[in-house]
Amino acid sequence: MPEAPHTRPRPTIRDVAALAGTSLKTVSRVVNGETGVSDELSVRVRSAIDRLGYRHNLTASNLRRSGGKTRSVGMLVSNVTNPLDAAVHRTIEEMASQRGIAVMASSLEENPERERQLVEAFAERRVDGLIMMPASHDHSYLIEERRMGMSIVFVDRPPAFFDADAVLVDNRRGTTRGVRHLLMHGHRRIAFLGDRRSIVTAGERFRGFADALEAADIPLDPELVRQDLLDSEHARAATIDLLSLEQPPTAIFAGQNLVTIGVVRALRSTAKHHEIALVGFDDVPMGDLLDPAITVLAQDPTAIGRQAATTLFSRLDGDRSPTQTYIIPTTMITRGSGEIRPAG
Amino acid sequence: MPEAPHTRPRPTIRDVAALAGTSLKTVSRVVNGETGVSDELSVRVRSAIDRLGYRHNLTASNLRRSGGKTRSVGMLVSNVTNPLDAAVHRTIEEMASQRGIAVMASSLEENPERERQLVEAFAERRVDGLIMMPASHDHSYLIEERRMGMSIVFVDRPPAFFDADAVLVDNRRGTTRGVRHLLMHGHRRIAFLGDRRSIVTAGERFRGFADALEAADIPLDPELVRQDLLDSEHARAATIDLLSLEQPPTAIFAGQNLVTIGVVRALRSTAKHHEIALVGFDDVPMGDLLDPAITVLAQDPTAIGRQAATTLFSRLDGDRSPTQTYIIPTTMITRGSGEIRPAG
DNA sequence: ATCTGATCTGACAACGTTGTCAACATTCAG
DNA sequence: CTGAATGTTGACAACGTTGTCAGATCAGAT
Repeated sequence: MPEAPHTRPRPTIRDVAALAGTSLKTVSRVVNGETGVSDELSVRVRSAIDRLGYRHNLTASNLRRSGGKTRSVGMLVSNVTNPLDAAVHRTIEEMASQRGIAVMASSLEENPERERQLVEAFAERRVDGLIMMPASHDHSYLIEERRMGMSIVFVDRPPAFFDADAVLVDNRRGTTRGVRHLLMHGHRRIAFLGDRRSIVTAGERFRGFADALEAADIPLDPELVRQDLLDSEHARAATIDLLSLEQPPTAIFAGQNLVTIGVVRALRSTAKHHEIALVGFDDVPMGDLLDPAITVLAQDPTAIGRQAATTLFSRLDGDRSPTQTYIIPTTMITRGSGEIRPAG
Repeated sequence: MPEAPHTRPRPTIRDVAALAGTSLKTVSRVVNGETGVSDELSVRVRSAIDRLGYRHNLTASNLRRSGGKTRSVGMLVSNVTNPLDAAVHRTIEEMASQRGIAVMASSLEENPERERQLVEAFAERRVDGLIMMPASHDHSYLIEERRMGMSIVFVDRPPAFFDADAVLVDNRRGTTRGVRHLLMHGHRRIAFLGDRRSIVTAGERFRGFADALEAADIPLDPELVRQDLLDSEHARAATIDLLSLEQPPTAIFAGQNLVTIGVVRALRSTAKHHEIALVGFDDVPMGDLLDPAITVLAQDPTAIGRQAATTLFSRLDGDRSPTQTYIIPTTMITRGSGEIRPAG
């Protein structure tokens, strides 16, 4: 018999009470581990629970309980195809699970409208808090949500027109550092490949790139800048295009992990991977095993996730102190690709 | 003002009714898009909703609604550190989100006790369904859950002592195929590195390995078999050990992606990566960009996730047909590492 | 025997919503 | 002008649980 033809309804606290020969309230007390129930009765209730296969109904319980806390939080991830997001999600899920809090996750695909829809969906489910990597550029609509008790923490990208805790990464200075690294190895023609400019962090990384060039008195050649790359494939194509320039770059800064992967593919396919230097923002899976291994500015998704979860939970616990912004530092991991010197 | 000091309670349907000068039921009708409310009143209600920032309370709604469906499903993932699991999760989340169903995910870390705890936690939240990559070896405890209306789909590993839909991979024959590939390239000393034997799929893959050797009339040399490798690092160490044998293997079959990564590290560090052949089960991120690129039996996480979600949703929609097991085929991707021939 | 206080127990309303059903208003046929 | 049919509307109970509070029981003190 597969899907049992006769599903019977879940027993309720009332059924348990009837079987144990006591009242609703007493069963409730036992279920919630409250004191003030005699041992004898408590045993009787517990055995009735076992016999019926009763499961406490958290939905109903939350409805009645003061504050209406649901012990669940929502998570909005910017882009599922990015391993970084997945890693942050994992950490948060793990920490939440330790506290008996459920995490519902959804991904935005960089779509601002989806962001609002999903926030609404989570609000309807009455999540206690929200961890979001936003796609939109105006978060004032969250003011209402927060006033009604929802705690909100931003991750990776800052809130706009809205004051909230945020866990961010030092995109601009991190990038500057990476580009300086290339400059120090003798490069003067450095290309920048970046994600959509509509993404705040992508913009910051480009600014960090410009900062580094300016500090080195190198004019920014617009021909060497390719932005709005949506994925690896676009990055690959853009790289191929760069390489066919009359004066191709001798080094490339890739502003995001998926972009880095596209660049690596392009360099490989043109057999230039040992000639052209490459530094990428975000670590790349197996980056240490490639040839050359990839030099990157690595984010620390575990630290990011941990900070986000810690911050959210302390808000849930009633912390009312002013909002804070946490900057999680990036680490430069030099592995080879960034240390290639220009030919000649 | 950060966290607004005065949070006001969420408005209820009752507040909306009062403001619109109508009854609870009418507001409920408008909120649910039911027919039979005059345009004029409907407009009034909607404007009251906007004015108050009212959000429908799905928790309360589900409690009352027949069947008590929560439009949420739980997902138990076997091991968060595995990119395959993450990919399956993504696909499922995406499909669920299209249907307005929330996905709560938790990971088991291969811990059977955790499995039961998490199933209970999900049951208390009254999820409509469960998608699980199980860690335990006895799922009879789920009989009760299903009788009470929870639909359950197994993924990656089959249910035991319990009849349920399952979406699996052809581990045994896939492995046989991979090992035969090595045999065809002239290898006779082939090592097998595998995950914990307590994991069903790991056992099947080993059996597939044995099948291939037997068919080729090659005795299975226990010295060349290393199992119960918990992660990349264990796999790396085991490989180093294998290489130091008097008669080291000329080829390696890695029974899982994390194992494959460990093997690659070991081969690299001993500079044997161009001498010793390698075929891995599961695709490896960037596997095409390594040197040599890695030959693998790739699973299709998107197809797996899609099948699991489709199956679960059709059960949620009332499909009562006998349970089915779906086998998602693996694809062999030959990239180089598996085509290396033995020296001499 | 009565009282006090502590301990245990249960009746009842409430959480925010929706199903049921009856009441009312309007329209149209006869 | 009546009656039936149709379309709107709202009162009320119910979903499964917990907070409140009052009642019952009992040991020990008077």
